Amino acid sequence: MSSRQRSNPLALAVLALLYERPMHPYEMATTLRERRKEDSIKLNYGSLYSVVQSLERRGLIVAKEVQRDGTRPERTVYAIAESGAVELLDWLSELVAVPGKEFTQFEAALSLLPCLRPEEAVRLLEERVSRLEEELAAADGLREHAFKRKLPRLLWIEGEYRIALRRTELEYVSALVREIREETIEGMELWREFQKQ
Amino acid sequence: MSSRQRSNPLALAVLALLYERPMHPYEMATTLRERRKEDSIKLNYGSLYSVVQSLERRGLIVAKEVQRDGTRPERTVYAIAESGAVELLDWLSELVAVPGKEFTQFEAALSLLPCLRPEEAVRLLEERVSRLEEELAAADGLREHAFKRKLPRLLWIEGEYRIALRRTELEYVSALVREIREETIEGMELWREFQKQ
DNA sequence: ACCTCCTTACTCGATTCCGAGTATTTTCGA
DNA sequence: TCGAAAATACTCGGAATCGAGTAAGGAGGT
Repeated sequence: MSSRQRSNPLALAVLALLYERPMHPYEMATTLRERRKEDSIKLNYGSLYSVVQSLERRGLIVAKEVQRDGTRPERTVYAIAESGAVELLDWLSELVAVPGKEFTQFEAALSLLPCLRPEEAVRLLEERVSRLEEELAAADGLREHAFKRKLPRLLWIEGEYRIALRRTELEYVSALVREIREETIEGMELWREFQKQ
Repeated sequence: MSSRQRSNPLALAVLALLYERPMHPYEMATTLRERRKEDSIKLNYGSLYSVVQSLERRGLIVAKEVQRDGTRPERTVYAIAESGAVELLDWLSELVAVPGKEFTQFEAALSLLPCLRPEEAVRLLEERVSRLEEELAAADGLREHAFKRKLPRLLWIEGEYRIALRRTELEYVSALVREIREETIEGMELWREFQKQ
């Protein structure tokens, strides 16, 4: 049950916000945007209201009051319940302590690489390399910006982590390109053969 | 349209299989299992039949014949259509050439780390470190196994890539633990303050 | 006074997803 | 040779998802 429930990280983000203070859904959305959480958490604001509803159904959050501002739609302010705080800390703890399987698109693509012609694969991988280089350069700019705005590192670790991974990816892909180019990668005959059909 | 369509990697895997030769759905499932694609591609065999149906609706694959074996259920053999081959190569090319945003659970967790008490965070991160060490040790074992079975490296690159990322993660988390322990990470006061409420 | 665009604050329905279930057949030990 | 377990080959319903849409209010220009 909870494995399915815990699949949507928007629910985690909502619990984390309400752990700070009560809010209505629209405020959650703007706060998440302000803090640029979309960069590190997979959020789809279209599902915010249904996620909040489902958290309420499960008793993890409770509707506290209904505000009304002129003829604007009502805004329901939610607060976290005790069970919600427990769920948040438990969920977060698990995410931190247990390295789960993370599926990246690129890993999937690598595992299907033989579908492409070797020359094509090299071309595309090289394109990836240069895009990664651009991304890393842009990230350096962002880091400097964060430094100037005196954003403490604690609030930037997720970005650091992402950059570290990207750098590793860049190195890995560069090495791979070289090996395919020089045909030193083991299995090259197999690849050509597979391409013939 | 295609962005939604291209969200399920099982569809990509199906196209890749049919690019080799025609198959019926159950054979796709067994072939994918044999090749351990679940390790590198996020597959849910429960959605296989609906994914195949949707590919057929879109004209990317076509039903070729219906086999029957005694009283067993019918098995429809599908083949890839030309448009399907185009879609496969195009999709795969994009995945290879364009580094898309990949959301990992751990990155989300890092961005919410201040919800946990610093001491608790250290404990959990250390647990992660030791689990990552175990995983990497096990992966070494697997690699040796693959070497003995003479699996050419070409068919193992996705695993190599994943291991490279995990190694970087291990290093990053180890460094982070040290910094939190020694309280040298910038923003420690903020963290304690946030915890007080 | 009017028009237009932007922001606010949601809503909705068509798809997609997924875990659990099912019914038959084969294998294999005792 | 019998029964239990495993494998085969799907099926299904309810929940989740997501992009696109919407309607009202306010800001700014002419």
